[in-house]
Amino acid sequence: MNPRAGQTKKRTRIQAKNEAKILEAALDIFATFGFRGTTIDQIAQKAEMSKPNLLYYFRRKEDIYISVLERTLDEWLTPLTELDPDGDPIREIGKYTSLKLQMSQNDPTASRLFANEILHGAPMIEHVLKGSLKDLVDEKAAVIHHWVKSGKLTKVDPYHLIFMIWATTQHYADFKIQMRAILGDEVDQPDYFEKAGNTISTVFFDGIKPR
Amino acid sequence: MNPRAGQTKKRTRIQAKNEAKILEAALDIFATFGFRGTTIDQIAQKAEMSKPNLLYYFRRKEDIYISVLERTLDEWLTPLTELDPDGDPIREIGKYTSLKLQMSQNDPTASRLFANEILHGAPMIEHVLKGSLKDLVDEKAAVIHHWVKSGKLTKVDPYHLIFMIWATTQHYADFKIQMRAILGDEVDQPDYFEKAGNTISTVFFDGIKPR
DNA sequence: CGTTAATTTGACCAAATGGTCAGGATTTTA
DNA sequence: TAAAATCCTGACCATTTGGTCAAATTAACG
Repeated sequence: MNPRAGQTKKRTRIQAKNEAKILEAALDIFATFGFRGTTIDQIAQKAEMSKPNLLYYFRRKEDIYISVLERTLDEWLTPLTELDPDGDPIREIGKYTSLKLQMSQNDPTASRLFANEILHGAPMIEHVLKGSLKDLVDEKAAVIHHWVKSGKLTKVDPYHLIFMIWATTQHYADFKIQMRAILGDEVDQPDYFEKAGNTISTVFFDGIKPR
Repeated sequence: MNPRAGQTKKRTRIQAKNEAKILEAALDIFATFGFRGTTIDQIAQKAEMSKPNLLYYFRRKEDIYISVLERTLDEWLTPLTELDPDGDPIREIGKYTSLKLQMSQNDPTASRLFANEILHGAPMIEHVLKGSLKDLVDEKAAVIHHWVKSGKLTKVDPYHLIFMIWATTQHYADFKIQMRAILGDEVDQPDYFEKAGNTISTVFFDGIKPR
């Protein structure tokens, strides 16, 4: 009996170990080369197993890809769920922005994986975007809208504000190569993301117009 | 004699027409599927010619890709060159941001093409990033730095400010599918980008902290 | 220990794809 | 208009790659 998708038997030790190994390897490869740019052989090699053996755990390339995406999605959305309607707006948005930036620093592959998927038309996760993602964003946009209404924030469109936060923070994962080309090794220094965070919060909170 | 790269003979009418047709088709396909995700057949079909005929004009897939990239790069960098050191800082940065956003609206393929290339490690244009792009950015960062020094702008890091502008504006091209999943057809309405522009300039200029 | 189930592998297949080539069709030019 | 150059095509090839399979190996368990 093989352990492939859809079956309910209990998972073996070996199964758990190898599936984890595969998914870890696959995340890295998919994030760098995209779905079509990735070969099963590449993943197999990185996971230190033969291609047929890898295919014993995941019947098709697409299955690996979907698993990796799903696995990463939750983690990716968590910070937004923590935006607290009862907290101080500036503090909450600051926390959220900072958390997202940290994720770009610590786990850029996740960001790149989604960037790839979305750039290519989100063929695999469109339903998630239209489903749980939309729901979550709608909910949090309402929170921000409420903050604006009560005068605790400048009058801005909540959705576009969220998009701006995503854009700026994820840019530090997705476009790091461009940044490195311009700034050199500085981008790999520990204080680089600190400087980025300072600039982002300065601009987001106070704007570039001097008072 | 074939018209392939490296030769200096004058270009035929047919040559000019077909090369243009190929590059136009290729931009679209490459922007959507990336380099490896694109097949020569796809481009040939979109350009309404047979694969061998396409390969008569461009010997290799890579040649088409590089041509498309180079062709788009100049256009892509133009707005930044127009940042005027003698202009009013707020007005200049506003103009630049607005211009970039407009480009995301009118020619999202260009943005997606670069996003893809950079996500995949910029194998073809790393030298451009480290060359003319870096030079241009260094120059304009100095201009912004000067503005900050003279108190015409809030104290921000010029490079990170530029990155923020790129990130926010290009996001509207690269992640439009995600936006559409969340906001629906609204993103295709003519006033959508206007709203985006308003939010961006409000945040960039004045920040979200109410005064 | 021996039987059964799970795991691994080498060999293999079919489809997709980048690219070639000989020759025919068409356009240019002398 | 006829030779020369350019343009175009069908047929073809080699490689890559996703995926299969029968059989061998290893682990689990009564």
